[in-house]
Amino acid sequence: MIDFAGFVQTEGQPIYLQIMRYIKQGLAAGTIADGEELSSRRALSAFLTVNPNTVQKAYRLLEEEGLVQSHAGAKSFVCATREQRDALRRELTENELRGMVRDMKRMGLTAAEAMSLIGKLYEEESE
Amino acid sequence: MIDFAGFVQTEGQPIYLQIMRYIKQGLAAGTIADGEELSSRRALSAFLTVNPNTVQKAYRLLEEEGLVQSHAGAKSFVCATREQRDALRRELTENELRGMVRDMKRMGLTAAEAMSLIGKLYEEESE
DNA sequence: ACAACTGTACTACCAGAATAACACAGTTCT
DNA sequence: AGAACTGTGTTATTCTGGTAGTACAGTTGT
Repeated sequence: MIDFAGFVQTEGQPIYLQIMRYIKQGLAAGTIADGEELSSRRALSAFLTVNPNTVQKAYRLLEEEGLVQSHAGAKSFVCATREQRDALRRELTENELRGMVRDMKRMGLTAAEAMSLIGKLYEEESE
Repeated sequence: MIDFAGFVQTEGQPIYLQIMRYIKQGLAAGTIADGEELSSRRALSAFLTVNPNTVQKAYRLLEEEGLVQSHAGAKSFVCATREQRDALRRELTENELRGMVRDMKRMGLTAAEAMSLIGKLYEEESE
């Protein structure tokens, strides 16, 4: 069963996209195994205190991308080939880091300064 | 006059927030000088192909934060003390990097791997 | 068979983001 | 004074995200 304990809801981005990203990150990192069970729409929505429709939207879009399998009445499961995982990992890291680097450069931070800060934050948040 | 040539409109976040962030980043980096002139609402909205009301919202909120001065009929200017700039720089870098580090850790990237990628992207986007 | 789950679908409603089209008043420059 | 800008305010409309509630059909376990 996929664990959503580490899920942090942030502002400025739709919740259904955050749920999708959380699952994709787990797949890319390998913390979510192929064929692992997904919480039901109702259970996850209650845990995250969001509307069932919001979770349903995330699951439906993931299914359209071929990362989730659902059958009416039965539980839902993730499914991802090795190739899909690798593609996700590349895509997610690249996208996020590229945007971040653009912002850091605009803020006048050098690569060295950025790396130093990141190193500190890596240690800081290791609790 | 503040240059918006480097402005990149992305999805998932309101445009007025992106405009605000762009100006804040410039202030934090020092690429925007104190007292520098802002493009008029109409001119900037035309350049970004968005609605004048969207730009107005960004400018109005920035004025409420004390970073912009506007007088009816006259041009608008940015204003920021040394303290405000420093606070912005800390706030913007911290916030962005903290979220990024959380995601990278969740993706299973070590600090070293993240730094290596960032170094590469820094070189890559230096055109 | 029955109860308790599951996914799926639908309608209605509300808030915010963004667009569109104005109107009005103050400033600046010639 | 007049033209051309400027900021400001208003109203209406559209779209999306999210909530709320309900209904129905398939699956599972007892």
